Amino acid sequence: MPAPTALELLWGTQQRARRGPKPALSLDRIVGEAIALADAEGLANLSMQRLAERLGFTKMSLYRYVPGKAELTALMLDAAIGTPPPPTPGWRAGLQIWANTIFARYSAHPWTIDLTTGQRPVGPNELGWMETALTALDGTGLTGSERLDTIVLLNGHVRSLVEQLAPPNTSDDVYATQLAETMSAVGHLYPAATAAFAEESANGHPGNALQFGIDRILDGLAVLIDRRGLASPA
Amino acid sequence: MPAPTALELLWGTQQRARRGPKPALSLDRIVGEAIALADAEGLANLSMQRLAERLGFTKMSLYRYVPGKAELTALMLDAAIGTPPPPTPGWRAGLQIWANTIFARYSAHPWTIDLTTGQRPVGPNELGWMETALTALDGTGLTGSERLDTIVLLNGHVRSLVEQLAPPNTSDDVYATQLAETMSAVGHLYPAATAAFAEESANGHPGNALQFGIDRILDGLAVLIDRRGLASPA
DNA sequence: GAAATCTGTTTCCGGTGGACACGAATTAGA
DNA sequence: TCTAATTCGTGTCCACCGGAAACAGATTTC
Repeated sequence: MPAPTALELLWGTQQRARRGPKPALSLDRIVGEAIALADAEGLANLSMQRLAERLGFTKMSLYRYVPGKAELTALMLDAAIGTPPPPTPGWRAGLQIWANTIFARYSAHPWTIDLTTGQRPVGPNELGWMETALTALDGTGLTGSERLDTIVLLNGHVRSLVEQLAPPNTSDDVYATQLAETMSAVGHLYPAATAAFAEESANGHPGNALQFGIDRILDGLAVLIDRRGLASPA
Repeated sequence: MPAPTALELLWGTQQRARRGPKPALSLDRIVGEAIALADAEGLANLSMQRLAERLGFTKMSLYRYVPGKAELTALMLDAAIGTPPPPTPGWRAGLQIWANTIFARYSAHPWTIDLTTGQRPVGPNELGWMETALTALDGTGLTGSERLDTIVLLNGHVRSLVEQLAPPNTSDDVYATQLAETMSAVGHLYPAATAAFAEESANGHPGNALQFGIDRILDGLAVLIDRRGLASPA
């Protein structure tokens, strides 16, 4: 039996073997527990050993279902992001919902950000999200490249925000305190930063960076679409 | 001797000890070689062991200079991104140069992306880049929060592109081939994606996603600034 | 039944970050 | 000048990591 590749596992083109004992585990159970473990303790604390203990099996038994940890995390990613929301009329409303929904998905499993870096095999759900966003851009007159670049832009903004947000379990303001001390010590060398931080903390600004970025991106996209003059502005 | 914190190391508030043998190594040499090693073989292949071998010392000797690997990578980050470019008149031109320059810095050391994740101590160079971008937004009428959100947006776009770009040393198109095979197999389920990919590969589009995103962001920002009516459009 | 095959386990390996104790080198204070 | 304090680099040790290989028991096909 050749080891299944990540693509085969992602797209589910495998059938049960014929001889030998029936498997006591399943790929779904393994991936599900792995997601739960990563949610609870972070991707850094997800090891084959700890995952196996959680499942009540030995570490090496997992390798009967998954050729390696890389393939496991690929499956975790596609399962965690889930299926995209249904399409919405209007490119602006569609992308707005798309960005907010995928932000919620990423935020529910922050470790997904670490797994969506670089070149990698693409799973059905990840492709589904791309399909949904591209569909939202139908009728805007943008080229295929521009649509792809738009998704990269929007997705990159959402991802970078999830990445910077601290999970509220740990002490989330130890670095805020550090930054405040640093600014009070050497802030005179950074007047613009000092002013911006002061102004931000004066108003009780609770962090609408996500919506701010989405609005700027969609405003800029509207400028381009209007310039093409092929679509009605949203 | 209490171990120096990452902040103390970053901001250089340490003095030579008085007794004992003179150090044969230096923090600068260690950080410099660590950067060279990460550039050559990636952050995943940077271990204290291999770094020490490169320096001709034992692994544990490094811990006399750095309390742990986390502090080392923090120093590597601030050293690798370097100092920001001088300010440029005009918010749009300033941000344009800022984004392109920091993209070049990130690209020269792609591992920096992995280190600029989550809450962490901030070094002088990182704060300098923020200061430069905030200064570029002087006179635009934006609030402090808006300026900070703008930088997050612009920086996030640049970072996400560096993150997705494959370093050209490895086989960069093995996953492109995989994607092509996947699309030919199940592409009928993703018509918009199929069309976009086909249109992109038809035109020899060599990837101007960076400039596309910057233009959209700055266009959207111009809309906001004009709405404020306090600054002359660039 | 016998042979083939799949299961989960055991054992083992090189590599990782780091704690700790040690002898050698250096310098401050008497 | 001599001694005590302190810092240096090293050697040893540990838990943990991802994974290879061989193995015994269960199951199915012939």
